[in-house]
Amino acid sequence: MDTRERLVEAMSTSLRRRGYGSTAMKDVLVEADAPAGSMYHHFPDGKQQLAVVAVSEVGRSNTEGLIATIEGAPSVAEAAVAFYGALRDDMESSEFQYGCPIGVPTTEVAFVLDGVRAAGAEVFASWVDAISNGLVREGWSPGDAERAARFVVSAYEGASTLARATHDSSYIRDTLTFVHDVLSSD
Amino acid sequence: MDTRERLVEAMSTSLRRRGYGSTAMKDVLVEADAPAGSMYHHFPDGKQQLAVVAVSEVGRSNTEGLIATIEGAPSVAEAAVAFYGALRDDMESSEFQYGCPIGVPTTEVAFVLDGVRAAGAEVFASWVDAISNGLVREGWSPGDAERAARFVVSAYEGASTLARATHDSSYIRDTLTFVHDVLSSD
DNA sequence: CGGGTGGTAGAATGATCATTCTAGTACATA
DNA sequence: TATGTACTAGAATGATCATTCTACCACCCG
Repeated sequence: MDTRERLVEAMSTSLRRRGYGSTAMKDVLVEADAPAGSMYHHFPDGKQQLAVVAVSEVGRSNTEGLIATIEGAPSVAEAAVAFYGALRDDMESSEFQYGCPIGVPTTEVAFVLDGVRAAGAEVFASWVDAISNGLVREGWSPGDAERAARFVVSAYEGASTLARATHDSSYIRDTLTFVHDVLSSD
Repeated sequence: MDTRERLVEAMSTSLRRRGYGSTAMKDVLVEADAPAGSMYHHFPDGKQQLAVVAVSEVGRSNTEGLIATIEGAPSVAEAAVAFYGALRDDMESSEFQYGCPIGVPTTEVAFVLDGVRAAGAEVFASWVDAISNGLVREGWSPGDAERAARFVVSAYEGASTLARATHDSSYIRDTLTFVHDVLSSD
């Protein structure tokens, strides 16, 4: 893994844990085992740019994973069981340390760093598309599919937020129940 | 409004917009029109303590509002229409500047400032209780009511997150549709 | 060989920020 | 009036932080 990749990964995991404001570049550099000079060589606009890239790149890879999950599952409803389940496992095994690598930084700085907000918005839109496309393939109308997909992504982010805040993964389990019902209903 | 109140309010609105890390005490003090000395008189532990108090107090007042909405509505489903609608109005009229005064800071510093996380968790639990109690009054079993309430609060926070990130309030509208269906189903 | 490019290194810098300190004011109660 | 308490005032402080700067290395192309 080269320096650039290590920087992006270190920034992303720090964003999931500490958010943007509490992420110290010093720590990111130590974690990535890179000197400041390298960082500003790859990302001339510094911390902000690295954060935007971290949200975009990790987001893109999550989107690809989501698409694969949907295509590999018998139905979108079953895919939802899989990705909500993965969220729950992540939360529990990390003792609620890690939030969503997109949702945490995006929520925090939405008003302050528009680049980060826009990067997050694009990732969320890709997730909605992936789910919506899956539903259309199951025979849903495009409009219904998109509305349901927006709901599924909203509920996912909220369940992640609540579980991490309360240290209680039943928010994820209970939310999944209703999401699954909606996705099985048509 | 006395100095203490002004400090709490200024901190809360800054948390909704900029999160904890990007909130500068200097700005809070200017906004509250209070000198630093007053702030450390009322809140000896400084910024952290003020943030915890802001989350708790604003949360308590929101919980009271939620209870009143539920008691004043013909059903919990109709109450949901009201408080999701209020969220949407808030988002649109502020041009997506303001996030949830509980959700934004709690998500951001959940891992870093446990006091803020715990304060947020308590508020979320009160919201779940309020909704759950409403459903029990409509004849739901306590278990079903609590599970549904956890879902409703998760979906609410997620819809708020997505709408603010994307500058698109249809996440709130579409999420409400499904929440309303669930609450009307029994 | 020579020189240019892409990247590494980490100490120095300067700005920003929460907090502290010293000095007060207002207003009680005795 | 005296004395203590609650609070206001804001300049000074010291730590922290992102960023910059100068030097250096490795490698390729002429």
